[in-house]
Amino acid sequence: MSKKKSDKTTIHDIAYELGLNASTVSRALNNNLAVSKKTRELVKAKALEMNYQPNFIAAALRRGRSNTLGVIVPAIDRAFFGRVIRGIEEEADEAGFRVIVCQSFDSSEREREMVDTLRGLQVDGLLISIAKDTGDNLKLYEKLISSGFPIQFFDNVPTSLEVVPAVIIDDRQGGYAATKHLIDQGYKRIAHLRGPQHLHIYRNRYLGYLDAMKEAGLEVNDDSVLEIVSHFDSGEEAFEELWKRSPRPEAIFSASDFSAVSGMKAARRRGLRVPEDIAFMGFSNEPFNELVSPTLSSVDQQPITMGRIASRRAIKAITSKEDEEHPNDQLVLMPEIVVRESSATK
Amino acid sequence: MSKKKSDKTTIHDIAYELGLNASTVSRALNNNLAVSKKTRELVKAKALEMNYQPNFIAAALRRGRSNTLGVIVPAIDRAFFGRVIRGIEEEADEAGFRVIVCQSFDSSEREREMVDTLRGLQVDGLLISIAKDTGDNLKLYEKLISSGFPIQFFDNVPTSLEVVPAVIIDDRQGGYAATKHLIDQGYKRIAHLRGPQHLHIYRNRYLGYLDAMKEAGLEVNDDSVLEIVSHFDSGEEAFEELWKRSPRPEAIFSASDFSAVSGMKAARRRGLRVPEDIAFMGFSNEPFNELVSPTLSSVDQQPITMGRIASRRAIKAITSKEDEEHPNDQLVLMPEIVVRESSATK
DNA sequence: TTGTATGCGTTATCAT
DNA sequence: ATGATAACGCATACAA
Repeated sequence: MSKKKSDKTTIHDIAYELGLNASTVSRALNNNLAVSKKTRELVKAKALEMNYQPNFIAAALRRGRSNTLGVIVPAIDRAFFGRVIRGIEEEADEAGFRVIVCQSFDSSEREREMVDTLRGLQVDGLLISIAKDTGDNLKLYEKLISSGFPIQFFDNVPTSLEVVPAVIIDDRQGGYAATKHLIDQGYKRIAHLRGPQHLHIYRNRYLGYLDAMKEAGLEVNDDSVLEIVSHFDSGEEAFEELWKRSPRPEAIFSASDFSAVSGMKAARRRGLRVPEDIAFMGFSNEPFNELVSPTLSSVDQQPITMGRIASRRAIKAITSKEDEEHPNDQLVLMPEIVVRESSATK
Repeated sequence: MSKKKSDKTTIHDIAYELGLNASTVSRALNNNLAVSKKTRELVKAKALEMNYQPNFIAAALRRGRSNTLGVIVPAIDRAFFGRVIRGIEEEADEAGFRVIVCQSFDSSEREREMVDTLRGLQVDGLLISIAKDTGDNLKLYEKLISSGFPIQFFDNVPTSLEVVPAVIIDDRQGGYAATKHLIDQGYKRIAHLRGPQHLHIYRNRYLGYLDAMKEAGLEVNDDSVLEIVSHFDSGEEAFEELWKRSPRPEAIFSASDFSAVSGMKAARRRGLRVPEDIAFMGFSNEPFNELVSPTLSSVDQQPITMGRIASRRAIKAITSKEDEEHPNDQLVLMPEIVVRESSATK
């Protein structure tokens, strides 16, 4: 009663059961117009009955196309990337593409490996937010791009050379808008906790800060700016350091929500009221911003939109004719500030 | 100067360049002992020079084995799952396996689709934390298991029928330990914010709470327990509701960190001191627990360990001889409580 | 409308 | 130690 052999049903098994040829079955399953409605239904019923499971990799090998997108991000447990991936998947789903996600853990070496792995898996396109230390490791990507392989960068993108196809947000505008908001709330001595300046995202947030301060005619000196390194702990120390300086800041714009939250913690430990005594503004709009008290104002980076657009652009590059020119430009999204308790003077 | 044709180098191209046969190249690349050291090095050098990229799916098709694990989780942006995945990947890496991660978004329908997709991708094994609404949708998994397909469940696992191969934590013990900790700190009127009781993880946390209360001879009545539904907002309402009751609780053990944090927020808004006036204990040890103030005590679920073990067990089932019996038992991990400011009376 | 033949890139089983 | 050949499961050009 039981077929001893390997469980897996193939189109040949279906064809045999139905007295048909495998190619007819293949066509029927793919809704090929050539096959008669009758046999198509017959085949599909049989396939269901036999619990047929199409072998995608065999099809991909034959077709030379896997209908799969590869995604590489530094870490999937960062809320921002989680949302970007969601956007990518939504768009891919609609276009009949699958998505494979890998993590580089912010290591350019592992990033390289992941690229190889995904290419070995025959993904049709690549979506990448590069690792922090992927600085000049870019020959690989240059090669890929110039070979015409569909690739889209997003968020953290290579900047060293020419323009690469990418979807990014305008960090400078984000930094500007955040600072401008604080200014509009009446704060004048606004400090900035900036991230590592060799990363252009942090550099741009800093430049945006400067733009807004200059525009308002507010002073920025060495005491106004402090550079932070790791996310978690340094916010408290950073706050203490800033607080020691004179004049003391009235508001702090941090390039990271993590530092902003721990900065707020340090401020409150000193008995300061937020935002009455000191206001805070973060960047990234992490979900925990709603959870902390006071809730933290921040800059939203439109992650879902970013994912959807990057996905769409990659799919377009894949499905468009080879000879068509792919628009290898950078698409720049505008961030949006989200005002919460930490900066709302009402 | 440029080869017009498709960029992709195959073992045939390498063989041609070297005046060898493709099978020799294949053997050399796979470090087959049969091939001479000299040719092996020759082949590898040429492969590098020609920028050869092995086609994994072709190899998988031929071998009948992809060396790939499929993972399905409700959502990758939940810190717990992010860490589990990290554990899975660490272990997989060491064993030369790749990992493909999919999200079910807590929809059993999508979960089904993901299973099909991954099987179509010819993954050698499946690791699944089932969606919240995957209740009796289990015929699929029954079939898979009884067909001998390597599958490991983790965290949220099907409970309806027989025992399935799984790695879980002892939620009841976690609930017990959390409550016991509060008791040891001197609290007597301890309330519990419990999750939906049709999910066994929440049911067990609740039972653990009862165990500890009973053991200490403390009263539990209808007023001691409140059921919460969604994560984010309900913590504040839940706290207000509990606070209305009499006698008022001295401590709250919440089955979720989210509700605990928002509960704390509500408590502090009322001017209460935590933990002096009211203590809080959460569950899951979310990273933001360190960020909020006061920092939130919680129960750690050992996600990395869970991932590593599930991964190891799946790989073992894959690589062991077919006839060997796979240990299809449940492995139970012990949770660990993490004491922070919200419950530390010193 | 359906069948036949071939190949995608690799590995395994034969030979040699 | 290496070569020739077949096969994995599928899709397609071509024939019927």
